[in-house]
Amino acid sequence: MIAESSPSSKKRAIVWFRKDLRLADHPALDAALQGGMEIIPVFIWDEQEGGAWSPGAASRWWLHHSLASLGNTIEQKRGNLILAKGQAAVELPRIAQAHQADIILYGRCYDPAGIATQEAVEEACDSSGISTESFNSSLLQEPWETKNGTGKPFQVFTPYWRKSRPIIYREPASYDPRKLSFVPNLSSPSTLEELGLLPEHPWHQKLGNHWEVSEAAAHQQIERTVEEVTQSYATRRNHPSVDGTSRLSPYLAWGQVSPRQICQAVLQAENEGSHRGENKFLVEIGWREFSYHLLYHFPNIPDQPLRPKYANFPWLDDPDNLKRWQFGKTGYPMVDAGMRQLYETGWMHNRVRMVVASFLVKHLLLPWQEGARWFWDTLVDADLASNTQGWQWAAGCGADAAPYFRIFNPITQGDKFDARGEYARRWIPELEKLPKKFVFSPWTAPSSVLAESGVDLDGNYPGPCVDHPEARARALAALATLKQI
DNA sequence: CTCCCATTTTC
DNA sequence: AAAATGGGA
Repeated sequence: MIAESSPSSKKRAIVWFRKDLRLADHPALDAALQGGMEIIPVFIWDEQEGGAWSPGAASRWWLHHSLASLGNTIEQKRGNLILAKGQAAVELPRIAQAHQADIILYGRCYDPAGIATQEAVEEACDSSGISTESFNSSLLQEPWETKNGTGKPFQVFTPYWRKSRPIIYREPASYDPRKLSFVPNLSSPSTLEELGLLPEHPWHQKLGNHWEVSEAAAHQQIERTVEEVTQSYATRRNHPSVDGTSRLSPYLAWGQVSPRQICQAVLQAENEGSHRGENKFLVEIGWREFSYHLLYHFPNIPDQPLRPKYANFPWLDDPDNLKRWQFGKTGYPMVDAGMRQLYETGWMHNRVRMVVASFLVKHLLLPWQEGARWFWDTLVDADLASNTQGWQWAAGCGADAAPYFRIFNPITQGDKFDARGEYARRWIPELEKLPKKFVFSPWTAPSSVLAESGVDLDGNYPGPCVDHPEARARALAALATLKQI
């Protein structure tokens, strides 16, 4: 017989927080509230969970501050966020028994490791007689919801989006987070510091200069950018010197905000005449959904190319060039500015992400996995689905493959999208005085101009590590070898 | 003959 | 998306 609770005591629900570190539009919290349950909020840190794709340094920094913020907010509501270290399948049943929880409620994850974890949790709870219920708290739709005419997953974005767009938008949960009721006076097995999320290397310390990590900050960011993304996003988003993107990606990564909340804000602000969801920014939310669709159906793509013939691509092994790329010393200012922005702030403008990715893969012929790995460690918005999809797109081995002759020109990309050289000069102060004409190709400047501008090629700023026309020809030749297979 | 811009080709 | 091309200033 199940232990009877006294008639006056409320039912208790563990809400297991995962990639949804927020109190608003959280389906598990909503379910607890609708069921009149008191909430035991739990986060479990399992360093082993992700395997080779365990969260990187920047992502862990963000997680640390997210948990601090969530914990504070819960304390204001007379609750305590329980933090534990270890496997969820071991820790959750233990916590459930210690605090007499009636049910465990949680948001599903869709990456391979997250899926394995929730399967193990379900099994452990099943054998201990603990009931569970899971929800979709991080996507607009389930990754398996959209299928093509033959019942298979899409591998091209445009038809995927054509089919998804009319049905994809979902209303956020409408409960008032102030009404959530938490079990008081809970003690946590671990302190936040004991989770050991902050890397030992002090690199992460400067990230705090650029980001405010909290659910409230996520909503301020929506407020700040909703007009931008509904009005002038289509053109302004391409210019890295302009603050024309939403900068919401890191908040989405750990779920300070849900895509439903973002879409609602954008759709409400859209002009009456515009067609629902044709907005370019919402298309980017669509890409995020598509990335999860791909990762769900092809779970090996974080490491393997979606298009199998790319497994034979003649990548180079060149640690020196990899280092030049990572630390912004390739000699191509558009590339170097982006890589320095990334290392300094944990984020890079999307236009520049495409340029640096193309450069690593095409100009340097280094494997896209090396780029994905570096981004994974340094991006505060690191997301396995989006990062994988983005890198495979850039390498041409993924879904929506770019035509193989599409090799970004790092000089003309600068001329086009950073026409005044502001972005380049902001991140590469060595080039501050160099005339605009030469900013994206300093090696073409006459030596007198270089001297006057204080630029010493291969001194304070490197010369180009590869020659653009040669590198382009080499990439085309390498791509041509794939055709013979 | 050079420079600039719009159009076509690249596989 | 970039490079090559070709017409016009």
